[in-house]
Amino acid sequence: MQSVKPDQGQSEQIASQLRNDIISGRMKEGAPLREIALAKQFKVGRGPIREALQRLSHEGMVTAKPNCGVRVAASPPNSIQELIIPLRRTLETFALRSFYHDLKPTDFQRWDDILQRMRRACENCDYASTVELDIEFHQSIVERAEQSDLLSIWLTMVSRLRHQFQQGHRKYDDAMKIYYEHAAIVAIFQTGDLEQSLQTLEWSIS
Amino acid sequence: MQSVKPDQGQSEQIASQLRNDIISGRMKEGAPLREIALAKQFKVGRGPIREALQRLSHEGMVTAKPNCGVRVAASPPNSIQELIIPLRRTLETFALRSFYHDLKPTDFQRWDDILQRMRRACENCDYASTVELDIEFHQSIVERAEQSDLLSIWLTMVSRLRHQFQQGHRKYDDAMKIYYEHAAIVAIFQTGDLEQSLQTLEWSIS
DNA sequence: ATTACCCAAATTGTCAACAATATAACCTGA
DNA sequence: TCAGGTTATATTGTTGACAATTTGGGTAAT
Repeated sequence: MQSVKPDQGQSEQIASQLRNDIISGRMKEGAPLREIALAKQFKVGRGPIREALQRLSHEGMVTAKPNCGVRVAASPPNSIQELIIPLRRTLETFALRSFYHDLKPTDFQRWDDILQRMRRACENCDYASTVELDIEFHQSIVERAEQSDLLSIWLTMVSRLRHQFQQGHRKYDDAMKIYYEHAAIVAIFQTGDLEQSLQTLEWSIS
Repeated sequence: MQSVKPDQGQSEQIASQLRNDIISGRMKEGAPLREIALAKQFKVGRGPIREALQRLSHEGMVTAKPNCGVRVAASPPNSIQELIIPLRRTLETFALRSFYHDLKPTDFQRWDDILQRMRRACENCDYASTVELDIEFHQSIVERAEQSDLLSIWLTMVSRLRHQFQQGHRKYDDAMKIYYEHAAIVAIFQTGDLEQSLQTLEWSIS
């Protein structure tokens, strides 16, 4: 039957879509997310909606007040960036160190794939895709460590940067700059020089 | 009616109890948490149970496999400590810096209260309470910054240390040591010397 | 004896109805 | 006109029943 979907992650799909709506700015700060409205919109019951909302709440995308519903969370102050940058540097270098001795061709295949898509996005000045690929690249490093705890902590930190993503970060002034930067990172990885790789990765996080 | 409870956080209470059961070691690694059994145990429907379980899953206390249920998560490798210690140092010093210029008598009242209880726990060699108060002290610093994002990130990191709490950490060899250490921290705070306070706090995180 | 297949029991995923609660409009009285 | 209380509505919190999926045992064929 066509209606039989895999459906393992129905709530995750819903959460993902709402995440995009919030990150893209389509939903403004303080906008309410009503369970019934979302249930009708996604053609599901309220159960999966509540799960997705709880997930987003834990990620800090929305704030939930008991018996009152959830709203798009106010953006954290820009000063949070000064905290998250060193945290990310510590975590991502820790992750890279943990599997650097076991780099395989498939790893570089994945990175090359990301780089290819990133190049196209940069060439087309597709800002949204560029941001997403920037995140995907760094996330791929954390995931490669194959320690779910690392990914959980990383996601908790990065999801607080949504405001920096929304309004074009100064980092993305020059369209191609971010592509070259990441291409350089992968090139350093290929040399097998651990210390140099750690430094380059660390420097790229800003 | 006595049955009318405030009930704001029914799922949170359930999650809290399950958390304790896991941290205390009453539930061993890999033990399944069945929704129906828990629902009967807590005398509630499966809805609140699912919410509590999802929360614990996000905290890393349990692992959830789709259509298969949740089990007590395997403890992360001890090496995770080498990551979390520098992360905590960065975050907690960031928090302290943010409100140091605005320290009030009520802040020291709260810390004195914690220290008093910690002293009793140490004197009685009450290991469990000592650990809890150690956490409460550091959490109070993060909370005092009044930025919910900081607390979320901090909780995500600290909840991964459950195994280090379970098996007595070497840090707690000498019963009174931890009390004196924290008393010293508060004493430094009272001098008003920011740099010295940051260093002392940072050094205490190990 | 072993492998493959199938079936049944247990468990999770989902939904619609009901109860409890907060928000907001309205009405009353000074 | 405005303060205080009250009701009405909308929304969340909870429950029990139903659908879909996984798991493990059992059976038959080789």
